Formats: sequence, structure tokens, C-alpha cells
Amino acid sequence: MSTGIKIHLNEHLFIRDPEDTGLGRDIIQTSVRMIDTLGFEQFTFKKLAHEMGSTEASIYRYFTNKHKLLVYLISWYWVWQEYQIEINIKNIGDTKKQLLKVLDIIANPTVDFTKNTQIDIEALYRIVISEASKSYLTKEVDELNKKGMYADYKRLCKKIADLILLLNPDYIYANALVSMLIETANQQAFFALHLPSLTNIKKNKDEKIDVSNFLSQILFAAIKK
Amino acid sequence: MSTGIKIHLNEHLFIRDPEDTGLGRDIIQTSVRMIDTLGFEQFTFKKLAHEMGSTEASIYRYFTNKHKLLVYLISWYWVWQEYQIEINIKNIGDTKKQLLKVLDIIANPTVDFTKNTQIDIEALYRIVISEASKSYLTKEVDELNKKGMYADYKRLCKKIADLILLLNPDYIYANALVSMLIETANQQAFFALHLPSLTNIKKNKDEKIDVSNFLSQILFAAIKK
DNA sequence: ATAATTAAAATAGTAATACTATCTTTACAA
DNA sequence: TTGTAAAGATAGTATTACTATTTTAATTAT
Repeated sequence: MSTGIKIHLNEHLFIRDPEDTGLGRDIIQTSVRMIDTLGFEQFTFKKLAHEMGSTEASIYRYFTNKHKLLVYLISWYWVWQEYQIEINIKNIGDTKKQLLKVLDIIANPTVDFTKNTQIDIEALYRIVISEASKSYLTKEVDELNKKGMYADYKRLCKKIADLILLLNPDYIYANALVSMLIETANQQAFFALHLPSLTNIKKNKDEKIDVSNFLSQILFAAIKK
Repeated sequence: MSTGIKIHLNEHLFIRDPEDTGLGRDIIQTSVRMIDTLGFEQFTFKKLAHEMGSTEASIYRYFTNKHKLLVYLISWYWVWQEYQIEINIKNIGDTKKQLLKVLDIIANPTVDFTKNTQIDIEALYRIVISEASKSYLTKEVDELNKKGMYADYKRLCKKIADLILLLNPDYIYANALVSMLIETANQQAFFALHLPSLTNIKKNKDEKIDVSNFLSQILFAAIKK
């Protein structure tokens, strides 16, 4: 399915496009693994360079700093999600069923997808759960937003909001509802793992967390006429 | 109303209780102002010490590191919120009206409250909006949780969930709903300020952001039988 | 085939961060 | 007056987050 797709991202996200070179792809691959295991705060370019057998200076030719690399990775994820959603709903006629599928993909992104050769999607999904909000929760947010760094996330939200408006054109909170649902998907997954008393979602038999029922209950209750 | 209340927090949150000494209170007061203006990443104990006319070493006698100080401040905020909620709903008979008041307090915490002499609540609220999730989005979360560092937040959520269960005892997602609503209140306020296309909430005439209508629409739609 | 260009490695260095340690001064209490 | 604890003063360390420079290797253009 997603094997070999090339994801092109806003050029402000990097200095040199990491998709273009072996070293660039290695930076992405290795940083995903390392941020997943170390957490974003403990992750450094020095450790990354050491792990890759490269140098700090080489990495700085691709990304100005580790925060930009995080923004890049999260953006990559949203583009990948948009693609997954697109190919999975295009043959569904009913808008309500399309939305159910969308929520399922958002809540269970690593189920039922073909392995991507480049990026460890399961690790990236864990990064999204724990670190995604740090990509915008920064004093730089307005500056970065002006440069279009959150465009991929915003486009994904808009597409889903448009589906909602198809079902209920009078609903005035479509954008808020969508961003809430996406953020909630990751947040509740985090709570299920670390602060279980804040949620009702539990691991199922396969040790997986499925927030999609909660999300769809909220969504369809909210937009009911 | 809240003038002079002394808020007592889990003793694992600090080394020496900052409420006990002048220097301690100064640390809290000044750090709230500085984290608000600089953002958490740019804020350091060195800058704080310099601003206070004290020394780094002195601050380290109160908090092991700046992250713990953040956890302390956020925890302080939830205790303060719980208190605001308590005194504001105790004379309301109807549970539904109580919940509406709760959402109003969560969404508009700085409206209609008596000034606290110690802490700049408006600055602290801005910190909550931009930095609160960083208090738990860390690799240390399980360790900190075990020590009870998130107990105040969890207790607040539980109290609100109990109100919801009073209205609809069969609702299976009460905890998830509450944590979603609280997180959403701050998130949508952030989006309204910095990523407006992700929300439908706009500043009103007084330049204030009021998410409470959105929250109540979601809440009551979700728990409707 | 050679020269020109570019990528990346190797090395070095700096300012700031996140601490830790120690010693002195001050204050107040026993 | 002596003891104790808080806080100030000072110093120092390892790590972080970079920047700069030089060298080597690989590609591409002529």
C-alpha cells in the first residue's frame, strides 16, 4: 500500500531535503527509533550522530535543530495519515461510513497497513502520541505557522471537517470538533498507557488501545441534528 | 474569594516547601511571570535567580529541576480550579447547571475571580494553556505518577466525572469525557490564539476566548440517553 | 581523463545549560 | 553563646546546542 511512496514536505522544514540522500534518510530512520526510546528531551543530535556513525555537523546540514526535526517527523506522519485515509475511503459511498473509517485510521494507524521500508511507523506513532503537541507548543509557533510548517496537519483537519459538513452543513464547530478528535485520539491513548484513571479506554486482548468507539460516539452525538 | 488560601501540594513536588519561606514564594511568583513571557524551554533557573536577585544554588534547594517546578505550578492550578469549582457550585441544586458552571470555570478561569495576592493567575492560566501537557508528556511520567504527582489533576477529573454519572449513570466514558473536555478547553484556546484554522472559537469583543459553549455542546450531546 | 563541484567526515571550539559542591554570612532559637 | 538552618557567594563540571574549518570521497561536467 504505502511502500515506496515519497512524501514531500514544506521546504522550510529542513535545510537539505532528507529524502534526497542516504544520509538524510538515515537521519530520519534513526531519529525515529531514538526519539521513541529516549523521548524528545533526552534525544540529542550528538547521540544521533554517534548512533549513525556520523557527525553532529553533518546532521546540522539537514535540520537547524532538533525541534525542527520533530516538526518534520510529525508533519510526515500527517501526510502519511492523509494518504492512508484517502485510499481507504475512496471506495466507500456513505459519508457516515467514511467518517467511521477515518476515525479508525486515526485511532489505529498501525493496524492493517503495509510496511513502509523507510520509517518505522509504529515507533513514529508512539512519538506522535507522546511528542506531537510539542511541535506546536512553543513560543515560536506563530513564526513557524507563518512559514507553513503546520500546513499538512491543517489540510488533514480541513478534509475531515468537510466530510462532517457534508453530513450536517449547519454544524458550526466542525473544525474544533476535528482537531479535538485527533488530539483526543492520541491523548487518550497516552492516558490509557500512563494515567489510566483519566480514561475509560483499556488495552484489549492484543494489548492494543482502541479509542475509535469513544471518538465515534462523541462525533456522531455532537453533529446530530 | 481565593485571597489568602494556602494550597498544599504533594511533598514529592518539591525539596523544600516554597510556601514556607519568602524565598520560596518569590520563586513561585517570579517563575510564573518568567515562564509566561519566555516559554518553558527558554526559562532557566539561572535566569530566574538573576531576575530574583538570588542564586541558582538557592533555587535548587527548593526544586530538583525546572520540570518539577512546572509540575508544581500546574498542580497548584488544578487545586485552585477545584476550589473555584467547589465554592461556585455548592449552592446550585441542579446537576446539569452545576456542570455548566464547571465548564464555565474551566474555560474562563480568570473571569470573575478575586485576585490572589501570591500568584498571577492570568499568567498561570496562559502557562496552563501552553505548557500544562509538558508536565506529563515525559519519559518520567510513570515514575512521577507513582509518587502521586498528578493526584490533584486526577482528583479534579474524578469529581467532574461523578457529576456526569449523576446525570447518566450508564455512561461508560465519563473519565475519558472529562479529561478530553479539560484538555480541549486549553487546546482550543491555544488554537484560537495561534492556529485559528483548527478551531471555530474566536476572540469576543473583550478579546477573550470562550470555549465553554463548544464544551457544553459536546458534553450534553455525548451523555444524552 | 581531468577538473570542478558537492557531500560528508573529522576535528575543534564556544556559549549556554543543568546541574553539584563548598564555603561564608546571616538570622533566630535553645 | 552556641547551635542550627537558610541563603548568599563562588567555583567548577559534564552536557547541550550549536558554528567553523579543513580534509577526504564521490559525482558530474568538460
